[in-house]
Amino acid sequence: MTIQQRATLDDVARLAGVSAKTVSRVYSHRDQVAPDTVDRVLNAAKRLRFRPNTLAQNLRRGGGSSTVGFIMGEMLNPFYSTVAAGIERELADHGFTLIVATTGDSVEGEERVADTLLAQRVGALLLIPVGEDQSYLEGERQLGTPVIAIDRPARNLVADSVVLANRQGAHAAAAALVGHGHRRIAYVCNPASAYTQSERVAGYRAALREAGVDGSGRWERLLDDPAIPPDEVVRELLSHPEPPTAIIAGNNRMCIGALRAIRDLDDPPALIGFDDFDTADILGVTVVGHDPLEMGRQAARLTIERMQQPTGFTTQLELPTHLIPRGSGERAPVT
Amino acid sequence: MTIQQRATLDDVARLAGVSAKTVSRVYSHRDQVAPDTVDRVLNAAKRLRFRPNTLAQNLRRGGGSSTVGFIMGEMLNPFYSTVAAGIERELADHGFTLIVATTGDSVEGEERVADTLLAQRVGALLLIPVGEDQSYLEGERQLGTPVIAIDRPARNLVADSVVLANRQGAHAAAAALVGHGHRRIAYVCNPASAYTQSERVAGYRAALREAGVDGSGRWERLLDDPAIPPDEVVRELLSHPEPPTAIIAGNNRMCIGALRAIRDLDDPPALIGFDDFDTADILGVTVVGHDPLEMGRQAARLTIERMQQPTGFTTQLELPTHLIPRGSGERAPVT
DNA sequence: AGCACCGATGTCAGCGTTGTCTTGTTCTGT
DNA sequence: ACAGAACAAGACAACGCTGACATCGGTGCT
Repeated sequence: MTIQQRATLDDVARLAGVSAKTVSRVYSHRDQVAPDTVDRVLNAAKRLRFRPNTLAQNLRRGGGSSTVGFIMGEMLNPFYSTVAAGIERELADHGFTLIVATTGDSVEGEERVADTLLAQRVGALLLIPVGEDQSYLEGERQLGTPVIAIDRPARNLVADSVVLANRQGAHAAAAALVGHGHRRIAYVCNPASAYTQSERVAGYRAALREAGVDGSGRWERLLDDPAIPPDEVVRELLSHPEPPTAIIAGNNRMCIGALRAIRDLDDPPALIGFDDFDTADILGVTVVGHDPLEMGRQAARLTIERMQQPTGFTTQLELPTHLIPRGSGERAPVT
Repeated sequence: MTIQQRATLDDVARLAGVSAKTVSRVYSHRDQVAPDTVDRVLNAAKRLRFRPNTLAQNLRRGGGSSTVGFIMGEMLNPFYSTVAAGIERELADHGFTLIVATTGDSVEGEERVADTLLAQRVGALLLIPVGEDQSYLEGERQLGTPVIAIDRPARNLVADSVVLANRQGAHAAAAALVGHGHRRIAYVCNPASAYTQSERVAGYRAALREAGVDGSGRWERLLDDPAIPPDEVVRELLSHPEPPTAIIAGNNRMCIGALRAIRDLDDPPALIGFDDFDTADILGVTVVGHDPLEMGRQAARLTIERMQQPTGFTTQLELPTHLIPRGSGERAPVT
């Protein structure tokens, strides 16, 4: 026998000799059903290859309570894809499915895909904010859709957020470099507009100030032009008449760019990157590490909590960062 | 004014003084509507912050024709997340949304998440097969859901597939090593059960055979125990009384493991990895490269094609691989 | 015996859309 | 001036499911 049509509750009900509602009850476990009725229903369902229609369930229940949307800039950066992995795992553990959408790191993209996801009636929205303003989500939030910001807090919007201890991590990196005798310490990043970078820069500056080291900004390179290759920024920096003896790279891309720029140098500057990466141990790169998988999990956990019992309050979760010494950050200054 | 309720077609219709169907027409662009009616409707919709309910649309149209499901083993491997990125981009370009689900690389997981996605009535299913048998999807396929296998062909199931030129890539790697004078060439991978690995091993063996080099399998390590760390496999191999002078690593993980194992050796063996990775150029690692982003895009393109006009035929797409020499694979054998 | 109660099931309407069919109005050609 | 097309818009049912309410036979208690 071949099934030609997708089976519905009614089909199963007819075959089992009960009403559609009873079949519904068997699947939703909310109501008592006699054991042998359950058997009859399940047998009929198996025979017909019945699968409850989540679409219809969600429509009926008013809102796609079983799906969660995640808006990210792009999936190619391992940091983001690891966060996504954490979200997906946690959601799956709780029976939710994840819809992902990328914005191409553009502000219009963000609003556009948010619209698409909300049209799908996702039960909650996770996002890594790109723009300076997420107020366009305010209406939706008031309608009861939890919004959770990841990596950066949302702007002009009441929303929970899960971020890293950026300031503290950068502070630790700069302080360590000072401790190794460095006085000309650079901070490079591109793009630099995001919240994360301004926090990290703040931590870096604070550490220099506390140590009484030149914090004039001469060795800061805070760019905002995706067209400039990371290694070029570092090369320019090092061609300075009085080049820095140590470099802090604002993120994984910048760090790898810096590695490209300094690999053939006789006396490479010390280097500390932000974000750990796969081959950092092999390359001996000191980094400010953290746990992006856990970040995703925490965010998802918070999301589920908010979907299950909405509150007026919002939480700001900050996950720790810690310095992982691997050699490149422990080089003494060369004069 | 604050909206308390999500607006529906009817709400918009009432405010615009037309019928719900007319509002529907305005949004679906399938039917003629008078220009000034369109204006009235759009104004009303904007005032009410109306967003068409995709859930209801998909239910009504019979099947979630606007969503596509993607089943992958795990998102942490950059190869897979890059494929996912390619899929997402291509789908988004065509107005589809992507639901991702991971199986934790387990066979039961695969069937379980497939079920979840099909319950969501996805319009098509993309998957990286894990198990030896995807016949459980046959019924669904007959109901008209296109199924597209990525990286490995589906087993016991009529499905399109997009794979790499694995055999040819491994052949090229082995042949190159032979060309550099190597005679004891190892192939290591873990897990080894997958289609990709058997193809690669076949290519490797063929190249050895053609060159008249020892193909006894003495230097093959085809494991299937995720608990064994990749670097350990390589260490064991090198502790052999007559160790290989060159190693081909079956995938990115194995390659990085091999790097860990050989980095402190005075005379490291030549190394060629399968799959390119972020810092491979810095580490000077020769790899068999390919384009996972494009792989995702092609798969998504094929998916869309199949959703729009189903055919009885299936395509097997094979994407090229090419050797990228960066030094580690060009080392001469040390005796 | 009478009544409240409970457990197991059924009936019905409606979630927000859209396909099909119908109605009414305006335009075209002879 | 009038048939027939072309257009604009509405009425209604249905997609698959579940919440609210109704029904019915059986228990337990007074």
